[in-house]
Amino acid sequence: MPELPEVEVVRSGLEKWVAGRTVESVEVLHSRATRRHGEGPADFAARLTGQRLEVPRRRGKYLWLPFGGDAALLAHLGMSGQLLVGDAELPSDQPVDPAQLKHLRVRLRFADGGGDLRFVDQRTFGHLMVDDLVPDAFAEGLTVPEAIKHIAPDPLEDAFDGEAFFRRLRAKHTGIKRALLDQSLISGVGNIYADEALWRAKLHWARRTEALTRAETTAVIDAVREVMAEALRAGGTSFDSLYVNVNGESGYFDRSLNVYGRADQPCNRCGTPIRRDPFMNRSAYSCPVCQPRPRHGHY
DNA sequence: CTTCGTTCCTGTACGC
DNA sequence: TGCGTACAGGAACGAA
Repeated sequence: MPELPEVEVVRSGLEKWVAGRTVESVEVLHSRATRRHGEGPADFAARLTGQRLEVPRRRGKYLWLPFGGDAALLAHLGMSGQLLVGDAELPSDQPVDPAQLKHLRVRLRFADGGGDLRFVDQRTFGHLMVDDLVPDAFAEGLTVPEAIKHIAPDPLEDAFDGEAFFRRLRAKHTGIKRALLDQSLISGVGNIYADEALWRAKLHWARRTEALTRAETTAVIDAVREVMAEALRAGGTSFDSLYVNVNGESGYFDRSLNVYGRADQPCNRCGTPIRRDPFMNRSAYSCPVCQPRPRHGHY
């Protein structure tokens, strides 16, 4: 599941293999992949064809390749999306690997005849769209695709404002994990990094946002940055010229996770079995001792 | 207005 | 063996 570090690995791969190249043709093989492009797959293809893609940018889990001065190809990988670059030695007119073919959703070919760009997505939660760039409400001088203007800066951006985050957090009436997953408050954090960061900061996922102290908030943000930086280092090493990213499950998931997916296994700090709670139709993992559950009426 | 539950989708893992 | 069900999960959407 791509969260910020995985998306950044993809972004840097696109910078290396796709930036500066001109789109010759676009095939949309599954219309759901462009469902967020309001004018339909044909318009998506038409707007992209002939355009020279520029250096890709990223905010949170979104990435986009600007073109033509005021537009961009915007991508979200969802749960299972991959952007893969074909082998330059394999002509683009050859069929792709049959194992990929099943979930190939969109294919871009380039005027230089080199490796094509494939959007492969098993569970189809990801999407591509062409969108106009608008001034960023969070940082002067930046532009962002219109469709994601509500997405807050991620904690690795200069534009991330810790003081504003604290103010907005305190104004909310919800649990800290819900807030971390709210991309309009802080972006790039998904279920895995939320649990990992809360474990590092020794905070329970249900702690009320309106009662968090400045120190606790700082600790969470620092923890998010740490765990993301570590993941980025791990993800950055497993890179292959055939692919923009290697398959999302290798490398990254072997990384040391302290709580995520470790139900009933000993906490790496205190040895207490990690607990799994149902949370928003999925799971929240925590250490019952390091992250004491807030008592009703308190915190 | 804010908050929260539901929904989209497919493949894997498991219990009976 | 085979069937049914739970689970994985980002974020748009609608209900309360």
